[in-house]
Amino acid sequence: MKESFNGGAPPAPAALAAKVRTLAPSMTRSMQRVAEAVAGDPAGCAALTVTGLAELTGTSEATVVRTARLLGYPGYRDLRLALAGLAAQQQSGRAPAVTADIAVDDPIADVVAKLAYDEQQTLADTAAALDTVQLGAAVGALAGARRIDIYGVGASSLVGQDLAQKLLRIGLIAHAHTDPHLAVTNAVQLRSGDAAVAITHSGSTGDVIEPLRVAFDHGATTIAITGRPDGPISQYADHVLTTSTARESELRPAAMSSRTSQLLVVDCLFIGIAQRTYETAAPALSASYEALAHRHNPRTR
Amino acid sequence: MKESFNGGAPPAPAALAAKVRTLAPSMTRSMQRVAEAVAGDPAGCAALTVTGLAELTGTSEATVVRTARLLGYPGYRDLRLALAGLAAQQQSGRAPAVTADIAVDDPIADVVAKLAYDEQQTLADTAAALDTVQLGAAVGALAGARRIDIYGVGASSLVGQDLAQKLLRIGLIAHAHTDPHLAVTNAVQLRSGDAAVAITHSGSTGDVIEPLRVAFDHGATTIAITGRPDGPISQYADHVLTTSTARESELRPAAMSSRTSQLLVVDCLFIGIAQRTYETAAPALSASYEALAHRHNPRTR
DNA sequence: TCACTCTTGAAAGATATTTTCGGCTTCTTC
DNA sequence: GAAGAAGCCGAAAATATCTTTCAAGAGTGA
Repeated sequence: MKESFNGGAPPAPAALAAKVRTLAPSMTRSMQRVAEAVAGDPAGCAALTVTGLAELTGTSEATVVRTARLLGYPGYRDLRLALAGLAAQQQSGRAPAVTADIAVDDPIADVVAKLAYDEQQTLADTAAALDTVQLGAAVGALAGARRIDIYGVGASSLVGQDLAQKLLRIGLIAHAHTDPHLAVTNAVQLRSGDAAVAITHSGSTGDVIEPLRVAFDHGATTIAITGRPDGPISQYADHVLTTSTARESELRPAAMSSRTSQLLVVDCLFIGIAQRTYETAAPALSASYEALAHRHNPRTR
Repeated sequence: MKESFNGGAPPAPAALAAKVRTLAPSMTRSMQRVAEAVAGDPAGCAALTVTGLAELTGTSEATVVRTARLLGYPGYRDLRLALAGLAAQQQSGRAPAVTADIAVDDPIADVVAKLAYDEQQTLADTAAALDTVQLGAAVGALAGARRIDIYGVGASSLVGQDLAQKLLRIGLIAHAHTDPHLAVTNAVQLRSGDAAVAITHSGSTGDVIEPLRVAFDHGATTIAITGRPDGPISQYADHVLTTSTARESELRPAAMSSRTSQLLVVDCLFIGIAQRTYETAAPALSASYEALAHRHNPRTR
């Protein structure tokens, strides 16, 4: 990926909090302070000048501008405008009731409500932050690929398998690898005209980077689905699709929301590909549906 | 609104168009041009500098500032911020246009928006429809189980694996079966004190019903996660957790939304169990996290 | 400990906004 | 119809704000 890591052309509409979470790990301490202040109180920060925000966060103007840049804006001025917009939206949208973390003693009904809310939030963030240009490019690459290899370990492995299942159903040749050694072994076979997809939340899972690197070196078109677009995996990816990161707590590991985010991206890929290959995809879809019908008991009543 | 018409201390929130109409008669010609531009295209004007807006309206910077003052802002800068807020509000106001089905010729951005919206809807539906009593009972059964077997085929198999991964991470003995024959073979081993979970959207997948029936007959506590609580699988289930079904279309098979729904249920189960077994779950969670740390590249920044 | 890189803020430099000020138009009055 | 007055308007100066540069300091690995 040649262009800078922070994502697509459009600055960022409303998913600022999500972007802050995504980018925070790659920020320096001072920049994190600024980002935190901005995410925590958009309305308040929108009222401040660079100097004001610098003083509030105990940093310098330069750092504030740097943070604005990292978040995808040309400068502080534009960040400030976005902040004003965000504040207005929050104002009209009103408070979301269940923002608290899940606690050990929460009644089960609260758990359901909080989880559902958080996952909805994750979906909204992901959709807002997803770079449609990169997505379109990835769709194009996969739709025309002779063969598609998918890499993922741990929780991401399931997402990879989900993608593989879907692609197989519309007649594409896709395979999800879970064994890192076999993945590398197979990646050697890839060449131009093939595609490889790596799924890793951290962006730095060696077992996933390695096969993608091999695929990349052999000329295959490579796609990374990761929550850390600035992570090491991106250097071997022709197209990077960013998943969003929700705040996590002790009881709810990051895997949970990253999975939701990854699945949305995978679904988008799938639909996009199905659109492009509609002529072959549609019959394949109904064929696989028919084939399954007899596995279900006829008497469902 | 108690204060006089042009607003006292507070600048003005969103009723800008109205204010322009009210104040227009008392404006000079040039100022009217500016006010008109601002009211007509808040988003566009928010992107302009004083100079830009002056040129656009064929006036001067001074006039623009004067207009801003008349509208109740300390200067153009503040008017611009208000404009950005207004634009954002208008933007978010026209969101729910995405209820339609996904069509073959939808641009990729629409696909993303529609998918995200639909999955959010599915989550809300599932959470609302989920029977917390049944859920609580299922949590109790799993938390105290000696051994947990999970059945699912096709797309549901991935959900089952997800659940198994999670339960294993908090120290429970769980296994997700995908091979129907092996599933039945293993189900014979189950007895009172064990638990079995079957996941099937249709509620009538023979390959999943059969092992659950065997587990049920052998005295294990059985749980069914299904979108058809009236389906045949329920007769062998001690507890039935209902997933919701979203409408599907040609391009979007049912598997997509049922998976989202199933995963939410699985997550709720997991959190519930983690709460009940907190003493052992918490250390196990952090232990598995530590174990993974070294698989990631150290230099991520 | 040293050499190195990365981070950071002070201050210079560039832009944007606000103010000033004088020309111009328009209206009023004789 | 002309002179005067009032107020509108924009060019340019003055100020505030934002951006960039650069060197010192903090942290890190050898």
